[in-house]
Amino acid sequence: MDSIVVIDFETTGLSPNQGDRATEIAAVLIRDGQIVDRYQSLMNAGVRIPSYVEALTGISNAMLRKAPPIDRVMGEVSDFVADYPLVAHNASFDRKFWDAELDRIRVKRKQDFICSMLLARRLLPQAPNHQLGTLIALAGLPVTGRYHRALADAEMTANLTLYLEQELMRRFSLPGINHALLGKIQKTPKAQLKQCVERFRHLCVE
DNA sequence: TGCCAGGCCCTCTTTAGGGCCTT
Repeated sequence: MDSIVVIDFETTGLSPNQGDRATEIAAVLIRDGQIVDRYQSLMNAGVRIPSYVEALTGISNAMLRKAPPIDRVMGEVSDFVADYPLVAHNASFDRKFWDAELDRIRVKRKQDFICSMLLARRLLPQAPNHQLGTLIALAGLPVTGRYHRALADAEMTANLTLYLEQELMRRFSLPGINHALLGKIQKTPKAQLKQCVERFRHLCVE
């Protein structure tokens, strides 16, 4: 099983195109089916967090005033992530901010994103919804901290991803999981999941 | 002036609309 990094951003809003900025990031390195390293930091981009987002995340403007500058944090987390494949829950959101913040420090993304929400929609269609908290409860996984804080969400997304990998291995009798297989599955219509796994079974090794 | 995300996915679809999910 190869290494992957799960990331989670907290931000001032939903869209970097509308001026929203990152306020916190966490990155969790998974190797051989276990979390082996973590990075987490608040970051100060010199912008205000709207009060409703402060209430949502528990990250206040006072906390950001004491946080390190965003350029330094993004440089550090970019080094931590290196060229490992990235995972996030609803990855289209984190990818937008990852690309926008790296662009500001003139760093280019080196890898693709895998989305745990798209995988869960395919592998856990019976879930009442596919919010992170619902899936953690459904899978019986531990709540590792406050939801909407970066490290807790990244750790829970990491545990969910490992759970989904186990589910995939069990359901299709796979000897192991390769991130390239996850990348194929997240884009495959539910009805064609079996054919997709069989087509790319050769990617999986013990 | 008023508005302001966007990618994915389902369906009463594909010349579209609307819900989900992330902060």
